[in-house]
Amino acid sequence: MGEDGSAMLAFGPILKRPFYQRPTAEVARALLGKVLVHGAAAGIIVETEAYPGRDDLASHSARGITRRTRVIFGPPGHAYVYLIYGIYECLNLVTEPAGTPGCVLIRALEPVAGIELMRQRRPAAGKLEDIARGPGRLTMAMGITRDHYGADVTRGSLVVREPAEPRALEIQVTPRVGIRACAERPLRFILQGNRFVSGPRGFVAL
DNA sequence: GGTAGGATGGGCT
DNA sequence: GCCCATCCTACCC
Repeated sequence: MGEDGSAMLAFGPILKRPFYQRPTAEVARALLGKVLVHGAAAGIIVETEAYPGRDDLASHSARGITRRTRVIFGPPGHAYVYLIYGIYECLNLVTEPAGTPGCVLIRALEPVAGIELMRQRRPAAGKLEDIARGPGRLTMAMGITRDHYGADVTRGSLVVREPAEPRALEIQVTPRVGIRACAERPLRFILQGNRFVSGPRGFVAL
């Protein structure tokens, strides 16, 4: 972290729009190891899920454009944040060219900066691993809300960056967590053996 | 270590 | 009116 407390100095460049303008599963895999940054808080993405939008009944966009889902049909590199179970919010990043639906759910982070701030936002968390392990937990820890609906994540306070130093990534693929439709599709991506991943870690479909 | 049940509100039929 | 891409607490091994 920089002397001014800014986490950004320690990380690489911001991911640009073409990164997101690709097939959704490909983006979900590529996001592993990147760094989600919001203000002084930052975490390495260790778990994602692809929601391709077409031919996937589990995707919110499967039933067309509504007030909630319109951003998923828009240009890539924007945030889709929605309320779940009336209490929690989940962060997705929009993929594919404008007009084609698709987004990636960010499911878990390994905190790397602003950890004290994250702890304040997550009083229920005990161990470091619990701060941002889970889609609802990570939005709380990072201070991400529905106010970020539609936010451009290629510029501004909420962005995704290259890591400070690239490392070799062992990636596992599994079914997505907690859905009924299309339950078998291997669209969840995790960093193998990472302690900050939520849910099942043993399933290997690669 | 594990799981059952409640919280809580927007979206859509 | 029903369904959630969830989390926390209490309680039980």
